[in-house]
Amino acid sequence: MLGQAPPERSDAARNRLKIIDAAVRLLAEHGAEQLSLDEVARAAGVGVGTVYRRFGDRSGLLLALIDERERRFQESFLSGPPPLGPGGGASAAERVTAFLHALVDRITEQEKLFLLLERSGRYTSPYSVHHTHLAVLLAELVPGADAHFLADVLLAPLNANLLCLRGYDTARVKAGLDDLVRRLTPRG
Amino acid sequence: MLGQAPPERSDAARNRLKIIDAAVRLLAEHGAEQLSLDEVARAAGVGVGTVYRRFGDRSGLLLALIDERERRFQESFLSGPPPLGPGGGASAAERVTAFLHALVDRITEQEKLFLLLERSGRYTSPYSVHHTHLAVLLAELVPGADAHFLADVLLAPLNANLLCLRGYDTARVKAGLDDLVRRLTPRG
DNA sequence: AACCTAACCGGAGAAGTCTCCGTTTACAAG
DNA sequence: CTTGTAAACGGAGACTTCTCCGGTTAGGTT
Repeated sequence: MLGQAPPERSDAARNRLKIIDAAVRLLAEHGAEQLSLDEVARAAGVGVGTVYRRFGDRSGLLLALIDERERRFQESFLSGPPPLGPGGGASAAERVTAFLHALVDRITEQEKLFLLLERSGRYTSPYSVHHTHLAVLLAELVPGADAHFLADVLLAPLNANLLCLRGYDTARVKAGLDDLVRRLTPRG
Repeated sequence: MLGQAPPERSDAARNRLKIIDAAVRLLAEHGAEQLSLDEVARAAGVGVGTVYRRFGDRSGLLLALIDERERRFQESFLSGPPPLGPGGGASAAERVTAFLHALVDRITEQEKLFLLLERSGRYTSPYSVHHTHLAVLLAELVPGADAHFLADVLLAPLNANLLCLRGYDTARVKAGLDDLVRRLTPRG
């Protein structure tokens, strides 16, 4: 029952774009590690206060930088072609595996950003979407298990921290996950 | 082949204790969230520089605050009585389960500290010990699997973030882990 | 006891995140 | 075009984490 939010004012929209642009540019130039919001504000030609009003805090900005690709990713498993998306052609096991593989690639693709985002320590809305999706598949795939918890278990190791900092390559992670899913699936 | 470190000077030792004391006290008073090292230094009656030389950085201090209990915990699974510790009386499956349960309790016990520590984002030496221990047990329990990766998978969901922030109680987590281990174990 | 020096001390200050609030601006209504 | 006002602006400054370095001290040596 929320009333609909008032439309964004033109100066606000303009500044939001300037900020995102500046952030992307600085990211490409200096790397993610030393992306200071002060600097972003300066490069965008706005005050720091503006950055914070637009994006709430550091992780809000990082989330915005991740958003476009994330939206494409979510579309691909929510409404794209099988085996990632729904549609008769894929079993639950195939979809789980495809989803986990895609998520590994997804995180690797923007690993520096995910790394910073994880440091901020709050659960993000992308996480919720991934979790819900996976839980639904797991409820079908592993009957009798606590699907919500199991989804958290499978998502937990897929963080940039583990993927970047512990020396796993993506092939090994994918193989490990495949093996895990195979063992979890009841054999008939 | 490191030469042995020179013994700690008496003023350094005294200050280290004062800092730990002050940190523990402030932790009890104001909670972990707002534990600033500046304040710790002031409460301990030393300069900030001293805190940083002693402990390296924020997470170094947090690690020191965790250290005593962690040492007891490690003793209990490395050389304590079964099923947690070694000794003929427990199967690998029992030891894995016992270890995971104990680790859930261990983290819950100092969850606020672990939460802050995880934010710092580096893998800690306790993690390495837990990981090695678990990997050895899993190599026996789940032959043919990538035991090191599997150990990371099982440890990943056991973080304060998940345990505190997602509304699981310890009973549910333990039950979920038990079920998971059961499903992973090859049936004869 | 006086001396030497490696190790330690402490606080000023750099750099970053985020807040507060007085000023400015977009835009809808008259 | 004027006016009213809700929203947006921006930068000073509070608060952190962490570094740097000139001054101090513990404790072995002579």
